[in-house]
Amino acid sequence: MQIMSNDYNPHNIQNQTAAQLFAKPKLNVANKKYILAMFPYPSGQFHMGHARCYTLADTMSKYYRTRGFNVFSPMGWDAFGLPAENAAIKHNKHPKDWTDGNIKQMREQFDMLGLHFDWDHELKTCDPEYYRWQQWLFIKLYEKGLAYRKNATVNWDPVDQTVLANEQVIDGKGWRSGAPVERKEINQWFLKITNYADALLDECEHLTHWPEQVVTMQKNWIGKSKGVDITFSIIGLDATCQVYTTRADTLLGAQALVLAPTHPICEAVSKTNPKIAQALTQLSQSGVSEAEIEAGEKLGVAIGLTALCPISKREIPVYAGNYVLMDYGHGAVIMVPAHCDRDYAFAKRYQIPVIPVVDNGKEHDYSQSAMTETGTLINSAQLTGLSSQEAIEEIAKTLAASQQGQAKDQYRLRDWGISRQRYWGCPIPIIYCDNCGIVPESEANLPVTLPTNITFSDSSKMLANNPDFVNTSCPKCHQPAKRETDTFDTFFDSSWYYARFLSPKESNDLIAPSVTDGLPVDLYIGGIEHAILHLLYARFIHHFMHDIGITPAKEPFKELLTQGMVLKDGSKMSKSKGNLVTPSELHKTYGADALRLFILFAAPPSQSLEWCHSGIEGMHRFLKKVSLYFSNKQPVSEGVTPKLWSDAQTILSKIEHDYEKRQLNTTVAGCMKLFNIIQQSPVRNTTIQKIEEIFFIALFPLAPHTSSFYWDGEKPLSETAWPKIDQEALQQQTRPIVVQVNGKRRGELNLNKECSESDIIHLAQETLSIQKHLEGKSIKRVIHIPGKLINIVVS
RNA sequence: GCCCGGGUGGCGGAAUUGGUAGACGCAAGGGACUUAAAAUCCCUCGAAGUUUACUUCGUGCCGGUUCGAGUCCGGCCCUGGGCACCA
Repeated sequence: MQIMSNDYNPHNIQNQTAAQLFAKPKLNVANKKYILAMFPYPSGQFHMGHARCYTLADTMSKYYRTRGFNVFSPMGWDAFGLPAENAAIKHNKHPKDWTDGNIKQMREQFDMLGLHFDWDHELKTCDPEYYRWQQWLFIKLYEKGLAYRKNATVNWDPVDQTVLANEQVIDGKGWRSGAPVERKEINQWFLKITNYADALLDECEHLTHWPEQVVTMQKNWIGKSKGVDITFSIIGLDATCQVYTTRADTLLGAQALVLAPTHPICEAVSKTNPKIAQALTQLSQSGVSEAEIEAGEKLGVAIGLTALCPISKREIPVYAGNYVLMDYGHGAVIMVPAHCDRDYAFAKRYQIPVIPVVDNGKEHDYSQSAMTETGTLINSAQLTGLSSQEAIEEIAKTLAASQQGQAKDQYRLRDWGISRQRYWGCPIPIIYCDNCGIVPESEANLPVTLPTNITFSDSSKMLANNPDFVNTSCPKCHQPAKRETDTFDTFFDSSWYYARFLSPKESNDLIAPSVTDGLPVDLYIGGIEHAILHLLYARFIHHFMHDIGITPAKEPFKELLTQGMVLKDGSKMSKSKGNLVTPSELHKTYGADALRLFILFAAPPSQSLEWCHSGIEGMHRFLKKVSLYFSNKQPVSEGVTPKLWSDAQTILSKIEHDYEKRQLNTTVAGCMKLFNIIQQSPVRNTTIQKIEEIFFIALFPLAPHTSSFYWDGEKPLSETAWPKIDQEALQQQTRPIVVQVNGKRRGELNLNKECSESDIIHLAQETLSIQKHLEGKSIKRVIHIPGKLINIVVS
């Protein structure tokens, strides 16, 4: 069948150009550009969020290829995780089979959508050859004293007898059983990220190519604060209780001590007092997420003890509160109703007096709210009259002298709990031996592989119930011993994958020494939802890898591009909300290039993109016009059009600027403008021909198939150099001078650049539209922005 | 509750960062071509005023700084993301 010249067939175009669009990865060479998009969880569903992220990455890769960089742009799979276990239970399918099937499906969609990643370096985190190095890393962390065990609070479903993820707790109830969730403490593995708190904070200053908002979020999350540790003695109990506060200046306004219900003092009381024991159990009914605790009602119970303030020597009651968790800080806080909103609400509920001890110099109605600002101390005995700052220092000094406290830097950041009571994850390479205690698996025995012969009876204990896995021998004394049966948090999997991508098949090292120069990642692209946790964990592990000498740079990601959400009906597209739009349907109708253009054009990359179906039509129409023009193009005639050439140069410089700023929505607009010049020109002369070349190169990263198909240059577009801007033509571009009177636009003047200020005013006075606003008034002031604007201020 | 964003025509957004508000596109309306439709092309398109001109108003709301504010400052409202076991 003959293809009509006005037919635009995107699939035909894609099929004919796809082969040439995969570029070979180039590693460890000068002028490298490591461009990485956050690897996907293989859910099997390639959704718009994926399409957006990977289109951005593929587009930037192609742009940098035309700029002469050696681009490395690998792709792989974040393949462990909860959904595979849920699917296993629901569909009776093994997580491995489910995951592998999904990877295959999603890989096909990558190709279908014309996303040309470097698949030679593909990896998946559930592959033992991948996770053996994670186990190796963990052992290194353990050897350096950065991995340890302690109790931590989890969501416990008392009916299903299982630990729940925060997202599995809905309105305080287990998602399957519907039973009220309880807090439970279990022993777990932690990584001492807090040892790196200062390093991670200090390096924030060097993240100059990260969005400021993300750096701010990271700093706030680490949350370094100066405060004071204070020791209270508990009256009638041979015990003390430590609290930490950043507002020691309010200490004399403290009306109570509030402890976590699982605090040792509470537990001691509950042993002899069943009534309080029951009240404490009540206080532990709710999930552990901060959002739930902070937004929920603050409840407490007096546990019948009093504590002695080491400064005022005053006795205050001791409460247990549902908003204090044992694993944060000391598990105890002072309650100062007058100067803390949360304490104020608590005090109102339990009729605790509100006594102001700080005055900020303004009237404040303490019957309505707390006053949280600093100021001068009042009602504070010997401290009265000091400023908040002086009081904090004085209190720290006094406490230190009597060994009842001290000034201390504190971090909001907590150590990273990495134990998960789940099957589908990387086994923790630890062995418990009756003789030797906790022993890491020997490196020679790595990887500790996840057994595949399991049954899905009870998801929290799948590994524990697998004797072949559990029973082993101690690497030290060779006596029978038992394996750790928890698996790692999947955030660990994604904290170092960017390093492994350099040499995923290397068997002697985590990174082959010959390619370590591939790090850091030059441009990292991913969703804003990862702004804190994933990026902080990855930075931490990278700092550690740097410290043990396996990565050259300190920081893993030089530049970060955080892509906004893809929203539909105002909220995040996700499977659980049932508002998915699949790219494959759109591809079927419009092809890969139209979909790419729409995704890029609809919003700037960093802003959220509200999905709307119309609009992709326009991209399709644009490509159709391009196709029609180039498949019926006229022969080139002699002659030049200087005005069009300088217009094109202005657009080109804007496109270049926008690519560098990652403002890809306006690069699309720029290409459309270039094409409008081409199409609207009455003749196809040599100027137009040159603009066509610029158009193809500029469009290539955005719509690679269509541009490649109609390109007839010597080399493929990916190897064709970016056009050099004709500075002279750019300079010739002139804009009229805007004339304002009293800040309002009253006209514009076309004049050459040499015009002086007085010449311009003269001309303005002669121009009718401007004249009438100047008549009968005297000029008080003139603001002149050369080449742009003149503002004449009149009385 | 705490931390970080966003709010501009009917819609998505632009404005080279304090200097012409609405680029580019979608939708809509009108016209051309066609037996007709689709496709394509051309024109109009923030609001108001007796309307190619001109004037006034207009970037969530209220106030401020400035010759000049979408952009900076203060205070609100609405909305999105994160809050440590979703990834």
